[in-house]
Amino acid sequence: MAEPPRFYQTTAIDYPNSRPHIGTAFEKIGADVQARYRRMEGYAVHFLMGNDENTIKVAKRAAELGQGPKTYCDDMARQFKEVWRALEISYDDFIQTSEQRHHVGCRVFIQRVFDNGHIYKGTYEGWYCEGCEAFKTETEAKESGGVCAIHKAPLVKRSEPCYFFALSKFQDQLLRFYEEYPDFIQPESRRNEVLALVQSGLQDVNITRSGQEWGIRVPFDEEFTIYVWFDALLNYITAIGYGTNAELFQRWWPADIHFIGKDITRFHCALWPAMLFAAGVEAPRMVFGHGFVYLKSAQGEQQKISKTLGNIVEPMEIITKFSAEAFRYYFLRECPFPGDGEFSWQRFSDVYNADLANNLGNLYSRCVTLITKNFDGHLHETASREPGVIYTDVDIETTVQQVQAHVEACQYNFALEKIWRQVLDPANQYADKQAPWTLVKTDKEAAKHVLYDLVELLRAAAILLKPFLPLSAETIYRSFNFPQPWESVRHEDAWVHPRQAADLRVLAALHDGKVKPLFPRIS
RNA sequence: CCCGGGGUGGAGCAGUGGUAGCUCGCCAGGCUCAUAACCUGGAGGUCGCAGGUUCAAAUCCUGCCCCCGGAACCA
Repeated sequence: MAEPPRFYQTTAIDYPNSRPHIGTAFEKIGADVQARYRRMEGYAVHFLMGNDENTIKVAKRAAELGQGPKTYCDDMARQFKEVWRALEISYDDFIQTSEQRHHVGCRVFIQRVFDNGHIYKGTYEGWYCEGCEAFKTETEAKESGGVCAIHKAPLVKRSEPCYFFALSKFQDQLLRFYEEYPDFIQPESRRNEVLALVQSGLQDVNITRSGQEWGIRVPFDEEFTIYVWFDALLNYITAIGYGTNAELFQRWWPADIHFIGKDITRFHCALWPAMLFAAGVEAPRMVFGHGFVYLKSAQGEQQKISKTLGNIVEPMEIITKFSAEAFRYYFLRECPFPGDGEFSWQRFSDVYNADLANNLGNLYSRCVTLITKNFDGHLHETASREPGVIYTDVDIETTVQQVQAHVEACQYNFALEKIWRQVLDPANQYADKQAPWTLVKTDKEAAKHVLYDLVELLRAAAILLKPFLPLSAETIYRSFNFPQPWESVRHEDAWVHPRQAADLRVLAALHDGKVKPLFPRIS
């Protein structure tokens, strides 16, 4: 057997100074679908997530709570992972940038860049707040009118020694790189943005801070710590052993996709490849900048998710009221991954009831019940039977190919739309047209075949939905005695019908002759 | 001022030259297996505005109006 193709994907690491909200969850869900899809299709997948911990804000927040920064970070990481697990995010590794492996790798990396002559000592000048003990960005200073927004104290111009990364030297190399790998920046619309930025000229960036306890020390000048952006991006390679485990690093790098929010595209598309060039490491294959989730108020106003507005919707709130599967479905179906989307509780219940409860869930219920009531859950003499409907009314093969193409392009909303319009709707229509509940009284044999075909469509739907709704898809699939094990189904299996050795049977657990609704309606 | 995205029936969206489509909602009918779910039909749009190109434009060109983002450390 040939070695399976490998697939290394990452998401942006999050600041642990507040709990994850639906926006951060959106990114993880989108990435998770890709990971699950690739695993299904036979790739050896490595899916990395993590938290970005080496910031002053984190150290300050910890101090406020009277905790050590490491204790604080570990506890936040635990909370993040709890949410991700609840959302069925199938990450393989979770890195905290306060970990040893990251510190060691970072120091190796920055030393290499320094040795290669791309780091030099200079002076950083900026607006400084004594209270925060931190520099403010130019924009922050301007917005607050030269006064610290937190301390209301005037900002002072302050300069301090620091090290710069010679980003400007890489302008031409970056432009050549974009030309050689036109797919590097996804979606396409972000490409011009980055091109324009790089073409307009890049400034060298300050990559160190001084006078801080918390953070990673610069190996060639231990007074300094590595500034957060230079350190954060490196998580993608330190997690897979850069500087600590050459063999592991060899196995996974370069990354196939970095999933990130559209706001940090520039760091990933310009700074990051330049850093790698400087260290003599290969650049990643693709950066995917997904859109944002906005909140829609009851008055119909669109709002940015923000702590200060106090409008954060916690993922757990939705999971508790509905389910993790419903959460996943809503964002994957309603918010185009490459573009922006909106969340409102009203919209959420509408979509939930229409697509999950009334359509998918109800189809499942009626099929199972019909077979149970009329055939005792056993369709005799259906072993090795070719289904009829999938070759006539519904072209599953085309649908599967379209769905796959959409998933690979991270167009999850289109993929789901195809499944609903081309598999589930036709199934409900077929049921209505054939009316097996009536047919069973006059021609039991014919009714049996109709049900057999309906189940065949449910089987196809379950396979197609596996990356999106892992638990519900499994429940549907395991409600029948399909020959292929659920663990190893591929998309191709959805249209290449396996000859059943045994008659089709219902295996779902029943209570008073009924199945438990997959998605109970919410009124 | 600049850059990007967008303005399509009540709401949310698809649609880059050839009879304007989908989901939700609404109205009427059917069915009754199913989670009062399902199916069929209907009403409802001068596709932001004004010009232009073309046999033909939501779709291409020009100008204008409006909305939403962005401009370096914020997913």
